[in-house]
Amino acid sequence: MDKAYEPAAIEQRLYREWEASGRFVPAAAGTPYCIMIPPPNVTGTLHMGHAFQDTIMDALTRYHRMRGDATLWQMGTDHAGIATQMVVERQLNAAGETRAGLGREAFLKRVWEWKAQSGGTISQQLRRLGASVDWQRERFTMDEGLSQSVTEVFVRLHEEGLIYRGKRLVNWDPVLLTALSDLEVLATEEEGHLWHLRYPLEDGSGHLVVATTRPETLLGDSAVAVHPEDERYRALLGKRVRLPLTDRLIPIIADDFVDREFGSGSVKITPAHDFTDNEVGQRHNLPLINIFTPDARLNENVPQALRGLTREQARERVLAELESAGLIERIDKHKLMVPRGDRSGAILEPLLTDQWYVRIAPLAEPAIAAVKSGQIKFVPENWSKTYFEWMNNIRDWCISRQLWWGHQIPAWYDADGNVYVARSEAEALMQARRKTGREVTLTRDADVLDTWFSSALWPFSTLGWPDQNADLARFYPGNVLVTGFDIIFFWVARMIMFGLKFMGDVPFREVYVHGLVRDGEGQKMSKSKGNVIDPLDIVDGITLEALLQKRTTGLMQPHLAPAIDKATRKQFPNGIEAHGTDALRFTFAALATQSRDIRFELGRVAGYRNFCNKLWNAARFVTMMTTDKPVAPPGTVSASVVDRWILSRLREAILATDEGFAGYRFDMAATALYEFTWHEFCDWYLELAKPVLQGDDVEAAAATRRTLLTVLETLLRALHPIMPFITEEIWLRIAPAASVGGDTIMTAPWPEARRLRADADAAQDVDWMKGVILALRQIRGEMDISPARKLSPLAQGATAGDIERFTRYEALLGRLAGIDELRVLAPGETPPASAASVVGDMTLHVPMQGLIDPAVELTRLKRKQEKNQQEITRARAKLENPNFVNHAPPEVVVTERERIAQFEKVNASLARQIEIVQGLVVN
RNA sequence: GGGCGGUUAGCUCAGUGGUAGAGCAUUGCUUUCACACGGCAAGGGUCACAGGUUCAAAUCCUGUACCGCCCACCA
Repeated sequence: MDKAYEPAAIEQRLYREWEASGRFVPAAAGTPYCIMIPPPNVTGTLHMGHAFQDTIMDALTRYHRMRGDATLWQMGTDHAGIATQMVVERQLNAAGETRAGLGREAFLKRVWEWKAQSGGTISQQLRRLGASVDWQRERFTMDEGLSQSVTEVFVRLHEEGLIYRGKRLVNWDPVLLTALSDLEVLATEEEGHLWHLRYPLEDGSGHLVVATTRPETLLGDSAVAVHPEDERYRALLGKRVRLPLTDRLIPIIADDFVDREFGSGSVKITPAHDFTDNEVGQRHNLPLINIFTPDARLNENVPQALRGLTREQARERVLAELESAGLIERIDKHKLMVPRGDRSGAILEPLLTDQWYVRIAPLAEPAIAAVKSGQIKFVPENWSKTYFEWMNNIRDWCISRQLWWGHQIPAWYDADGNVYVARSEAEALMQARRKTGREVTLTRDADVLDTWFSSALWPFSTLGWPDQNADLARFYPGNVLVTGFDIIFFWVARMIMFGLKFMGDVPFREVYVHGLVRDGEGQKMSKSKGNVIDPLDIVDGITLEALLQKRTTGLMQPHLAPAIDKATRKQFPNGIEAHGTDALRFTFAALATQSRDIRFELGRVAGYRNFCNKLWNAARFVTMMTTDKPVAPPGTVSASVVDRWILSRLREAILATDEGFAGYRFDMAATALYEFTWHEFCDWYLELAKPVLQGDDVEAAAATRRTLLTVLETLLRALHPIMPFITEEIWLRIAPAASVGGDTIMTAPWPEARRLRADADAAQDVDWMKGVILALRQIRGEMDISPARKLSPLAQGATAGDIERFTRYEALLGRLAGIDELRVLAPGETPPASAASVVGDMTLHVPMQGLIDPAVELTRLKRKQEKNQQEITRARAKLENPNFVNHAPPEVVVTERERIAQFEKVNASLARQIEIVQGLVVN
């Protein structure tokens, strides 16, 4: 074995072997365990969020696979309608072409080409992470089977009246020229103005002042509203105002939605361009005057001179005209929420259009019940509140998009505008024939469905639905959905609704909601912030030059490049070192707390890379110690206390790991394994094993070799779900020596804690040993005694038990504490001038003999005494409080009494020593 | 406006009634035959603040401050 762990040398080789030998395919037998991957964008690349999420899903999958479950981690990719279309369109534009110029068919061909070209990236990246997905079942939301599912769902929902077409106000993106759902609207707080405008009264008796943030929409006003009980305006009710810039007279109406305190207390009503106003308009039967074209320019419904102006130009012109007519009363600065498209960033315009909607309330009801009843459990549980909050106020879902890339809506129109929703054009024609009694020509609806529509079907469409097949029966419902809280509404809620509707059962039993990966400063990682880290660059390493190149090219805002360049140079002056996949994965596991924000710091990965190296070297040591040497046969019951202790500790580590996996506390599983590996197995067990391995007792050495192999082999299996590569590499080397069969650790059984024995007695002995060793090490460390220098300590006040243990563990203590010879003082015998430390009932003395500076020892003792005294004071106060003694559980009181007794013993010893050493210092 | 989080060592975070923890960073010693990506030792915290409940509060309750996220029709 190499001296240092070299991940690059093994990872890809092992993965290829796993994949080639079909290790990711679900076992024929076993309890089904299924996780559906949140499908990444087919043309996308792996980012930190994916890497984090996929690590967790893979760890769960590997854990269950080792436990004998028939695991299916279903892989697939998403067509990501708007995102993908935008990318291809940008490429076209860069090449001087346009989507419109190309036409629908040719454009779609380009998108498919782009998919073919870049579609493999994310899959290759997933492989680098060690993801044990079943590649043979990989699906794509727009492949034939899934498209069929989409059509089937659409048709069935339409038949039930749960999908309808309607002309309503929608969130319209004037740049992308498509409708969006409410969820795709980002409300951003922006600085704006509140203009107080004068609307002249029809009778010439003055004017009414309205306050607005969007003066340009005045052109579409069809009323002015005031609160019915507002005394200021009561006399005006029923009168009309003359709308400036137009010749229209519009009524002054009363509606109690108006806030009297805000602005002027009087609101202009624009039913065609504002959601609230639209509702008011419906209540009062106001006409809708649409003043915008799809790209948000003024249309033919405004005065000739203004037509064709953009919203911005329109605002300027309207304000200028009002100003010159003396109709602006006041302009206030005002913060307002501006709705922007989550993809384009464009300010959205509420626009009256024909769209398809899902009538969602009937679907939401059982979905709410499923979570309430515990059929689906959110982890952490608190997220169910967020879910309920949204589900209880859910609104119909606009599912049509005016895009080309996506599932085209299965609806056809005849010349008279009749609509036929069908599984195919042939079926639509039949419907048309039946309805009209003649042959008609049909035109298919040009729109496509919201990407999330197909995503909602993911848990069953991937398994072949609407075919009722064995896979569907076996793997639906899945066990857990692993996802970020940002898509609870977009995706989780919709899968639950559609799963219940079409499968009659929930799509998964648990939803594990993890936090979002951010950079070290807690900032969201984004290209424009220049703080993106490619997970594979952490795995493989990257030079500063290449990193700068990645971060500063292809920016939407190229002017940010210099700042990004500078920040990157500062943060990574030498680029990023290679850490290997396992270190990255372990980091993600350790970061998987219940927190919403996961701050990612490279230092953490470096720490876990060191951990890999530690494990590697421990294995190297075990190999060297066991190769070509006698090893006790497997199943030998080791007589060694130390052996029984480490096996007992291993048991506890595995229990903690099991608990971590069961409760989605991967941080705790990772910590338990780290702690055991480094601080129990390496720091103590290997050190305690050395004297035995090198000692004269051949049988004891053989038994210890067996334990070394057993613990390491078991530990590797316990670590495997989180760190698949290094564990496999080591396991393949040592499994035969450990008398374990199998060609891969992947399908080796998960270690069962119940097969390991808890041994409290062994733990007591080892704790005693540690106490003695630590006490002497402390003196050595603080007194700056060279590690090479052996000590000859004296034990004062040793009990019979202590003496017996000194004899039994002489060799171990000698090696680990650097003891030359230890002597037990007779009762009453006075030790020479020494540094001292209390262990249990006895005090260990290290004679000064010119080694120890009394002044330094005095300082050390006094510091100890002070700390000890604090504890005594606190414990005494407790015990002197009768309420504590009377009310606290008896065992707590007993513990407290024992503590204080121990402290006082230590204190007495310290006081004695201080007196002695004090004398030496004075002289 | 409504809802949900967070505030613990220099940094990043666990801990959720009974002796304040980890990793990284810091300091000293150490190149000893698994590992310097190492070993040994040390320093470092009135657990945001104020009340309350309790024998006992970082932990439970109430309030305050600051930070953050989500939802929402104050134009």
